[in-house]
Amino acid sequence: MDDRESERRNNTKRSLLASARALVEERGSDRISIQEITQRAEVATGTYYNYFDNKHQIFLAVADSIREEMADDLEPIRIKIKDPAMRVTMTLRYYFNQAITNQDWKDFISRTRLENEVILSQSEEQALSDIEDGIKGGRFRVDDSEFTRSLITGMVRHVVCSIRDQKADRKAIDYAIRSILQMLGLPELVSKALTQTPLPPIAASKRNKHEKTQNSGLAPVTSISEYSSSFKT
Amino acid sequence: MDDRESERRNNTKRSLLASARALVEERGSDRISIQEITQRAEVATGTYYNYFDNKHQIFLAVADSIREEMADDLEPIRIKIKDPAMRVTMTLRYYFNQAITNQDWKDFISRTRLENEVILSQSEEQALSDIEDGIKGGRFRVDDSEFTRSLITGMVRHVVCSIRDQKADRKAIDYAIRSILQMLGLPELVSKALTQTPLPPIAASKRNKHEKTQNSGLAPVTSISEYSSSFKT
Amino acid sequence: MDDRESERRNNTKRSLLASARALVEERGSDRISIQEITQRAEVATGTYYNYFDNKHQIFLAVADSIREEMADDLEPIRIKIKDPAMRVTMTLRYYFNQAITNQDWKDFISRTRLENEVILSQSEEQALSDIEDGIKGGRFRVDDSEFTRSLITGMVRHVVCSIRDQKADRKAIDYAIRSILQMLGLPELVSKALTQTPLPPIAASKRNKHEKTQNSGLAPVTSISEYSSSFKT
Amino acid sequence: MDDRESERRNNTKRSLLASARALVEERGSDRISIQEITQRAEVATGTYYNYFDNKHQIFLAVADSIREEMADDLEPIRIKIKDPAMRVTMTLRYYFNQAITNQDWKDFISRTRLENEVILSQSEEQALSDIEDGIKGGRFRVDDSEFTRSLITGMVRHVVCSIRDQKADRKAIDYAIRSILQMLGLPELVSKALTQTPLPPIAASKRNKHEKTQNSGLAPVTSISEYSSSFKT
DNA sequence: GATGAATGAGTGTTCATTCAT
DNA sequence: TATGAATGAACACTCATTCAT
Repeated sequence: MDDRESERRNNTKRSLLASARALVEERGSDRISIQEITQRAEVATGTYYNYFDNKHQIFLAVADSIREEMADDLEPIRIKIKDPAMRVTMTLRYYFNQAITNQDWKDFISRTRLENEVILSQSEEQALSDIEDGIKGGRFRVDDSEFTRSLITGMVRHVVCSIRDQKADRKAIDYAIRSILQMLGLPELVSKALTQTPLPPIAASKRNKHEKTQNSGLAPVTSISEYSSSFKT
Repeated sequence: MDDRESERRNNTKRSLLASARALVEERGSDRISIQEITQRAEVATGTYYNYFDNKHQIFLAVADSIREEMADDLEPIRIKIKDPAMRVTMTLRYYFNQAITNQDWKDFISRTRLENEVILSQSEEQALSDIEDGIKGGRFRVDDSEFTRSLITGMVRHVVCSIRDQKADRKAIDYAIRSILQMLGLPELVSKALTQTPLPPIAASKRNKHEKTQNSGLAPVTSISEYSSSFKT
Repeated sequence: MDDRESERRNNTKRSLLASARALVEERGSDRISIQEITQRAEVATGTYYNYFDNKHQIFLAVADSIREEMADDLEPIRIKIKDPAMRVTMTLRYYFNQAITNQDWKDFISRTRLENEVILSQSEEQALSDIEDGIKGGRFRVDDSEFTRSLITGMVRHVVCSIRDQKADRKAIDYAIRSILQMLGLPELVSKALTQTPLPPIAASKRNKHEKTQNSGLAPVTSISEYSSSFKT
Repeated sequence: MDDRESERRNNTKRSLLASARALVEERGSDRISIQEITQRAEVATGTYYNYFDNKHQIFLAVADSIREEMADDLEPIRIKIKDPAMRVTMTLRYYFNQAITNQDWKDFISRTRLENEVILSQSEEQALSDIEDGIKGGRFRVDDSEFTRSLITGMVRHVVCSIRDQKADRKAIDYAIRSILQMLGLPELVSKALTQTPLPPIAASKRNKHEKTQNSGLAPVTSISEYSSSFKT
């Protein structure tokens, strides 16, 4: 009974999200009205407000759902990596590269003007548990794991914006990852070594039309010797 | 009398343009209403439609006026250059660099969502006359100068978009200029040499608040040996 | 089993009534949605319509429930009075004074805009049985007791509205009661005497926050000699 | 030209006000939509917002227009009174009595729920100039006439509310007027005398349907000896 | 050309009510 | 009876555009 209901709920919400996402793809998020979203989702106008508080929310929710798709794509890789430090490295690299190369994502946040409101990264819960795994395993040394997690978020945002605004180039990614690893308590040399480990390609699921995301974005972008000049400002 | 009239016309139009430009700077172009534009310009609502057919037009016109300001800034340099090939080189380089570094411009087309509708380049008339000067002077060999001009426009648009989307880096500018020169019939070596010629700085007039536009964007960005790798896609 | 069921029904209905009443107290009855009422009552939206036909009904029902509380407060007094005429007198006086002085009641009907739709008086059944008691006991002489009852209702409404609109003052209460008694067949002098009998205070139960309702509103308001001028219009 | 325009403006605004006023009379101000107001006024929806900022404003404006009608009714009387003290007395008495007896006014502020937002009194400008007249003529002694004016406003509001809530009776009017006069520097005996002066009736113009407002509300309500007991709280 | 009042379609949002489960 | 998702008409408010003067 409850299951039926909640399945219905999920279906409706998914319809709305899909509708909004498709419309954003076709036009910008301005010029999209809620009536259009609901029409395309084949529900009544009022139904929208059973799921979202206002017009803004659905775009944030779509961004979240794209993030979740990426998380699903990444999951098989993450599972295979037992070393927390390596897992953190690969996860960071994956999201960094998605943020910079995934055309669907870039189009979406540009068309919705969400550039400064939303960053692409793993969920806060997952990030925290990654850090705590590392602490438990003795690889990380960190006083306040939640605060460290939020610091990392800030760094990610900063680096993504810098690259987007062409104030830094893609070398900044590996540099940032290395910095984060050191912040987590890894020795410098280990950090460096980790950021150079290449990784097997990640297959994006079929949902994405744009084939971009070359070699899964997990191979190191650049050699270590180039790090020094990666930031222009 | 007629002059008075047409001057008044110009004043009103200039007011409207300035008003629109300022408002775009303060907010995005969405959320700007025509009533606000006219109010700030201290004319009546209806007056707007004596100068522009609809809301869209004024933003295009503002873009044009920014372009004209740049043309004015560039003009003293262009006048001093007698060689048509050199003039073309410098003009292209100037606009390319403005498109990529001038913050006012970038903000404006981003806020107005005109990124794909408008490109920054010299006026079509001037471009055409530059080409024809070159032909007359025997430096260019071109069959259909108008069509060539439009080809160049397409290349410029393509390069600017590529760099903006980070599909190419700034080296692409010199590479594109060299290609255009060769297309105009210059020998390869000459083309290469021209693109390496540095140029005196261009003072942007006081209108721009953002001081960016380092050394007027006319110095060659990179050495020729790097050209081969400038395009990533 | 059936009892269980009907008790549950009662609980749900009571929750809804309490919720509506509290919300009216906090805001006006406009701006209160059924979803808010049900939310606060911790039942589902649809449940509302198992108990009330539409939005209006619940406010009428709340008014009724307040009336019932008053009836409960009055009951111990009524029970002690054996003489039907005296019981009628006291009952009328009680409701009149509640209508005019009970702040909870006044606030409620004002906030719900029920001023002209609802009057505060005893239940029709009780009123009728009071009249018939009087007839059986030989104190009242009335042809059609039901019609008389409805006449009294009309008078009560009229007097309460008159006082509320300041077209009459509170002396009108005793005057009206006297008139009703005479209408029921009591001699003039007896009617006068009855309206002058004071009565013990009535304790309002704890539900009411406003302590107003001075001396239970049953003491005669004014001396008989003042009656003549009590109506201004 | 300008005259034509501004006459058109006035006509439209008057239509809207009349429409709103009529609708309030027919129903409460809730349940009146702007579409209804504009429909009845035979203008387009958007036109409303050329005259009022939001839905609330028009009801305030209607209240103002009723006030102005009263001012017009009173004006012929005011003009005949040369003594500033007497003019203040009569003006205060007029508005007090209108606030309490004018059925149109009372209905309007009750239906629009403006009871606590709006008070019926002369315009602030007129009040101020009345005070200053009195000062120039040597009848009033007041340090800060604007502040005094605002004090009087506060007193008027207080008295009107007190009477409306039946916390004071109509004797409070004369008592308040007398207090105000003393506050303006008149000797006690003069103040008393002024409040006892009766006045000729004021004809309300035909606009009002309700004939209430007996004898213009300017006759003193009560004898001075009753003042002491006029306030109940 | 300049004016600004008028227009009316369109927007985001609310909410009483229905109904399948 | 209880549920809560779905509904869609209604609302206040915006604004690009028109047009008589």
